[in-house]
Amino acid sequence: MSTVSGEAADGGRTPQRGRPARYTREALLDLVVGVFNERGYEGASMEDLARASGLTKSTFYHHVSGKEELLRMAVGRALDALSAALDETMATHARPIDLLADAVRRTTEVLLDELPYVTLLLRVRGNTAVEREALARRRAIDARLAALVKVAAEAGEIRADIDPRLASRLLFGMVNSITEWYRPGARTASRTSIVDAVTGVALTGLRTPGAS
Amino acid sequence: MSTVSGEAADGGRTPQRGRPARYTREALLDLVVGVFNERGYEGASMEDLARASGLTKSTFYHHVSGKEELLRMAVGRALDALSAALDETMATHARPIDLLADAVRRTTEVLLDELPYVTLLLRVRGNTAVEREALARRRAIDARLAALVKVAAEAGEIRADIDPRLASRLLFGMVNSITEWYRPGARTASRTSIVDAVTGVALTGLRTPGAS
DNA sequence: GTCTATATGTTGATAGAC
DNA sequence: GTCTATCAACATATAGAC
Repeated sequence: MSTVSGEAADGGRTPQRGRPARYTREALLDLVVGVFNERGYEGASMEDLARASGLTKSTFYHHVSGKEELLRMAVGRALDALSAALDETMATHARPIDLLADAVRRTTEVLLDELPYVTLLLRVRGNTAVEREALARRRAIDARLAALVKVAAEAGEIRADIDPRLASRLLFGMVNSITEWYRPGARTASRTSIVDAVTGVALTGLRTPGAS
Repeated sequence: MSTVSGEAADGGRTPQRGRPARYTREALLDLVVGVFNERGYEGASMEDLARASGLTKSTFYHHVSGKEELLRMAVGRALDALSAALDETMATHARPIDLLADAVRRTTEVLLDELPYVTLLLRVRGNTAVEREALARRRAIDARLAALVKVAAEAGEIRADIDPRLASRLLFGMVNSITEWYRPGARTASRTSIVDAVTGVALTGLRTPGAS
């Protein structure tokens, strides 16, 4: 169970006119999100999604309720992961600057581990109810992150010459921008080196320490 | 001339069934790009664009050749501005670290001054020929910026523990992320404070200098 | 320059045979 | 579970009257 095409209990007599196409719902969602990210949510048609899964459009509809529901599942997964990461950070009860660094690290890790889902989430515009709901949840997470920056600023642990809200936007804008280029498997930077680089640049900047 | 509805040389006898709608081509493009950014390029229909301009769909088509051509003009404007800013930076012949700081500053300024156009550019996916051409031009600009970072790294002026390509992506990812939230006129950070903050965070980081 | 009307294709979604 | 066939809605784009 939880597979898409069932167990062929009739002993193979079934015509199977298309490709076998036996996906778990998770594998199917992975595939769908891949197409969403390639062509954009609006630019991807149900026909595109069906073809990518090796099914006809009708068969595809037999398994999924519709395009919007697919989006809801996908962005929900991203939001849950980001939310959980932030919960874990808060549970450490560390000093403000360390809380912030931990949030940056964990958010970056979620982004790398759930890359297609977070990528899709970050591109949501707000045309439909599903999208607006996702934006609202995302704003709530951003607000929690901004609060972390604010606390660190009030503790004097980050520079006072930049507004905490602006600092938060730049910081997590940098983190989120990873979705623009990171492709796992490609010969780019490793997960660890990215996490270290983000945290490093965020806290101490690019310039060589001590250089003029 | 260069207006959209002409000079009404008949002395006002024209029926004018819709809204007056007298735009320069630039004002019309501004309006179009606004809708593109609100709904997404794929999500915005010609009907949407026409309605936003106060014209019927047909009248709108009388003035513009089609949706894709509107996109070409819009992203072309963004690409030209970014390219020109980078040319200006190179013409200063400064030290590597100062070249880099200047590129960050000028790129940020273009982003703020041409916000809707650059925002649209940064969201281009690559579904059509126009989009792929824009992506190619954008990649060329990114490569020039990455080269600046590399030179600064080789001169020992930025930290050696981060791969220059990764540093470049994080740095300009942070810069580009401004399009996600900046809204001129809203009571957010001013142009100057944003430019200063970006340059500051990029080079020296968020952490308070000298703090543990 | 603007309109109404329409041509033509594509989209999300369903009906019903096998 | 899979297919072919089809629908209603909406898309881009054009024709032609005023």
